[in-house]
Amino acid sequence: MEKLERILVEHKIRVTSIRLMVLKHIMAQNRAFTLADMEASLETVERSTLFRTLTLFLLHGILHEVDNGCGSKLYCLCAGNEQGVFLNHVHFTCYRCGRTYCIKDIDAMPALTPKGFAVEEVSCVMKGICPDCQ
Amino acid sequence: MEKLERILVEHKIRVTSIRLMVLKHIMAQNRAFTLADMEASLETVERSTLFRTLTLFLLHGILHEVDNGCGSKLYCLCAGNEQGVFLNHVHFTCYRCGRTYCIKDIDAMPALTPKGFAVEEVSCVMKGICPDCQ
DNA sequence: TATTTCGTGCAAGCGGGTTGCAAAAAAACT
DNA sequence: AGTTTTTTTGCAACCCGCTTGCACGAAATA
Repeated sequence: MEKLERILVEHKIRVTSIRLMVLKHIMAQNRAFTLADMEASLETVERSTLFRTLTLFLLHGILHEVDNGCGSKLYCLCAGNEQGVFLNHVHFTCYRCGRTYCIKDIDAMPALTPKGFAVEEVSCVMKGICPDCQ
Repeated sequence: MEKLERILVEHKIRVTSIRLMVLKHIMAQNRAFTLADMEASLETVERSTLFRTLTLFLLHGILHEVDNGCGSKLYCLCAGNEQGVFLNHVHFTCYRCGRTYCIKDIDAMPALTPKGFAVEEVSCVMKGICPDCQ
């Protein structure tokens, strides 16, 4: 069995040619992408199908969601198979190229947490200039 | 001159009755709100007028914007007149009541910053249960 | 093979934000 | 005051991104 197929099967997702195409494309780039990005890359596949595929991948922990406030949802590959480990990692969006990176080795939790608030989740997006654009 | 009027004038915004209503409403609650919230509270005022008013307030530093990933833009009163001071403060969204708070005394910058990335801005939204809902 | 379940494409809808335009209101200028 | 100019407001319409209903075809199961 191919590597891609194995990933789907391990996540209890049925294998279809479209799902393989989508997964292959996701794995070929290591950054966050939008539904529109995916649509542009896989022109032959219907938007709604891509949407449902990405939603499925989200649900099964292959992808996670990022919101950098730019109006479009971003999807990002979960590293390894260790689901949940990177729940609170930082993302970085570059002003110049617009790419969004997962900064996996940095925890999003600020040094202090607010008194009286029970924090369960942290979403932290930095913006600035990425190494490629400097 | 009334307090509210003074605030507008200080920010070089012309005083109108709608703007006073909006500002009064904003100041009456100390949490972030959406355009839809405002629309519901000030039923007599047109959505687009509210939108333009909020945009104006944003532009003149009376409000700042928060994105907590829930699909709607949030607006939040800037504390004091010290614009820019709270650029990187943390926000907190409660799972139960949905309210979003400005946590003004905590800096959003994580302990570490990613190597090679020039960070200019940080958006940090925590989610969990607020003191009122515990 | 017959039956059920699942995947896909199409079209349509929805929510939130935004804009063009014309009327009303306010300000500036005789 | 009366006239002209600028702003503000409401209405309608639009845009964009996301999401869903439905019908058909493919795949799994009996």
